[in-house]
Amino acid sequence: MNLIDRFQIPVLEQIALRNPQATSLGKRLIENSIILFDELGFEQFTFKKLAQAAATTEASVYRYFSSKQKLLLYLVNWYWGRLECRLLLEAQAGDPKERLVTALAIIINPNSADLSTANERRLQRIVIHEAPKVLLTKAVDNDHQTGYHQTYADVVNFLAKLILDYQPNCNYTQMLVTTILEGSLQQRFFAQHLPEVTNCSEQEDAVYVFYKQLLFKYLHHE
Amino acid sequence: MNLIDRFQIPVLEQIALRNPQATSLGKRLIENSIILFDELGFEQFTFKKLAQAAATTEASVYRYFSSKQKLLLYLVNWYWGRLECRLLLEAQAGDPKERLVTALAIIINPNSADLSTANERRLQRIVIHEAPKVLLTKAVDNDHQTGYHQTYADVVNFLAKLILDYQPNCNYTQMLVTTILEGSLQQRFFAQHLPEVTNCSEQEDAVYVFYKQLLFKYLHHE
DNA sequence: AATCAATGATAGTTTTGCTATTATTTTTGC
DNA sequence: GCAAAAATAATAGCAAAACTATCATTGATT
Repeated sequence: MNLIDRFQIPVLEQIALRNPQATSLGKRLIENSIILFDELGFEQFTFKKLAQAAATTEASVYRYFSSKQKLLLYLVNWYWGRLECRLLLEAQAGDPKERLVTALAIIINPNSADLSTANERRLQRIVIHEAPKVLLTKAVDNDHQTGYHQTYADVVNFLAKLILDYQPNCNYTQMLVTTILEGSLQQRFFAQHLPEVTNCSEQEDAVYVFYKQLLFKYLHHE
Repeated sequence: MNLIDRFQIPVLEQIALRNPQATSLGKRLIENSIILFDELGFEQFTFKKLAQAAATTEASVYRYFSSKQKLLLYLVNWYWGRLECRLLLEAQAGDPKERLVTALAIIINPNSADLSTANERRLQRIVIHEAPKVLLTKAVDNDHQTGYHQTYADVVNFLAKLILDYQPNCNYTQMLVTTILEGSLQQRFFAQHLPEVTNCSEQEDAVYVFYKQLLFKYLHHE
């Protein structure tokens, strides 16, 4: 078991009706939902298809997740939870600038390391393509109050703190962070589907280079 | 009729089955869909509810739009089309810097002018809350090929051109534009629903100030 | 061995998304 | 002004999705 896999993300337990990590069926559901969300997209994904893929029944899926929105929320939270975990483990050494650069590399190229599995790459694609569908909802205020978006907020604030360590005079720290965080994900989408509104091709790490420039040019002028 | 209202957005005609601007029923559908999408959100919005609000039948709605996705796409295109129109009308005078500043103000605070109606403010909220749901789809490649996202791409490239007029050495122009364009919309959402990941309150124009800083700090370092 | 929780199997409900049909109204060409 | 054509209303119906409910079965716990 990898060090990072030991990390428990507390909010996840509230999202699911029962902990899917604890049972064989639960793990099968997670495995297969990652594959199916990635391949079908949120709209075409159904619990019936998931049940079929995981060799179980629709009713059993509902015993773990009360809706496909909640299941997606669970997966997205997992993504941010793992990212937060990596930030805590890997972006604590060195001077403020080093820590900031390391953190930026982690959030923008989380799959560059060899520890990234096929599922982690799928999970990032899911976050890019589907996450807004469970955030931009009429339920967002309730969800947020219940803590469903807390992990995301924690990641943002962790990065905001790194920025303030490096440049204490920075105003608009959170806006800077979310701009980079959301922007970098969006560029991946554009690169693949609307290439004329971006400048990055997949092979070179243009996304990383650009947002690094953007961040430090902004901070050096404070 | 306002000058801006004369502007025809060609792509819209492909999205709708018949031109809703041309008939009384069509206009009623647009009016009411703007209100309903804003109030119900994409998920709760149905053609049945729209038919009821517009005092017609579900079947008649389907004669104008083949699905609620297409209808939303139509509205989103309308938003970008009007924005492009305003850019063409208002951001052509002055030196490159003036033009860029004017354009930035238009895209970030399109509702500050008194010409903005209640519907335009609703429309912007719809773009903020719902637009990603018709972009981040498995159909995106087809949609884009059909030209459904061309108006958006045009806005991006218009702004990219303004940036290059001001700073010809700028690399990553499109990434810079989409980062600002999407980021500024997202900040409005965060301000309302996840205030701890942003620094802007609604009254002050923090969004405009921040992205202006971000843009010019980036460009001055080239 | 008895119990209890998890799962399987099956069925049923409601809503949504969409299609079809026919009648009625409105518009348009002449 | 009238006939033809188009648009809309009224209604019905279907398939799938999103659940909910029930009960039998398995499998683990003590």
